[in-house]
Amino acid sequence: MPKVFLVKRRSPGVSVRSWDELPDEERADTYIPVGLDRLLHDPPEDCRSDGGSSSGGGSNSAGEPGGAESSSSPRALERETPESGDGEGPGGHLAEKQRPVARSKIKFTTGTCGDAALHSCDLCGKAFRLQRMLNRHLKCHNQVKRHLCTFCGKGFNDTFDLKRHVRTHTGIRPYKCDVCHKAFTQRCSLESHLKKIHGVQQQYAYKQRRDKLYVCEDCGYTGPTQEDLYLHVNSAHPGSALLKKTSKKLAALLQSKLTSTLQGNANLSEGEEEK
DNA sequence: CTGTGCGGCGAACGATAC
DNA sequence: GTATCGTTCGCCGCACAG
Repeated sequence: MPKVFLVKRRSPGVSVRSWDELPDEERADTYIPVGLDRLLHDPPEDCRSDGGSSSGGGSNSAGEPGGAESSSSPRALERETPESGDGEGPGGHLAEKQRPVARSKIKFTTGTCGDAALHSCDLCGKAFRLQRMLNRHLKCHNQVKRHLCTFCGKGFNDTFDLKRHVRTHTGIRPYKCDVCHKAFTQRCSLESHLKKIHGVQQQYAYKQRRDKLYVCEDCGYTGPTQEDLYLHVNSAHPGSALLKKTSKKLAALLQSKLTSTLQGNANLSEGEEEK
């Protein structure tokens, strides 16, 4: 399709993403917008995530007229809570106003609500096999989002959701199309692109895990292994939070590997010099 | 055992082409 | 107006760390 890779130009908040002008091939790897620095220290008042739209994350869609779906779903219930706006929801205070109609993210799940489900949610009736699943689900009903985006203030219940969201600000697009080099922030976007544009159907079973891609959220570097990423961060971003988060066990393992590798290289170069 | 990180799925929505 | 594609995000299952 001639629709040469759309470059989103949408909400005002997003327009600050100066990298929009770049072709995807160029922004594929790492793309730290020029204004990022400024954003970090002085986020524009009206800045909001694009989807930002969606208001404070899960809580959106409050009064959505919602289709038939929402009314019949347990989710509908959970969505009825008045959204953000009240300032509680971090996302709320920023996001709301711009998009009049909140999006509804109603999701129907099949698996857990079966005979094996022992723990049910008092608010929406949804059932889970494990207590911790229910515990986490309960956060969806919570108006207060624990994880806030430092760029736009939008809140998320899940750290990974926030991390994923932040990529929309940093421009990091780890998933690249081998055919046309267009890059995407999420794997499913890439897979969708491959299927629709290039007719490449991924050979994966439903819900089958793909190879994990290790992404440096500081610069967009991607590596095939955790060790690879650790080595990268260790050398390129010594102060990165990732290093602190890496488990001590793993860090020690990787560190010893690193030193032995360096040692090996040193010995190698020494040997070469002696020649 | 619980909390959390991550991947995956699916839906809403925006932008563009026709 | 409709179709298509890309973007974003809510939320669940799995796996691992503590």
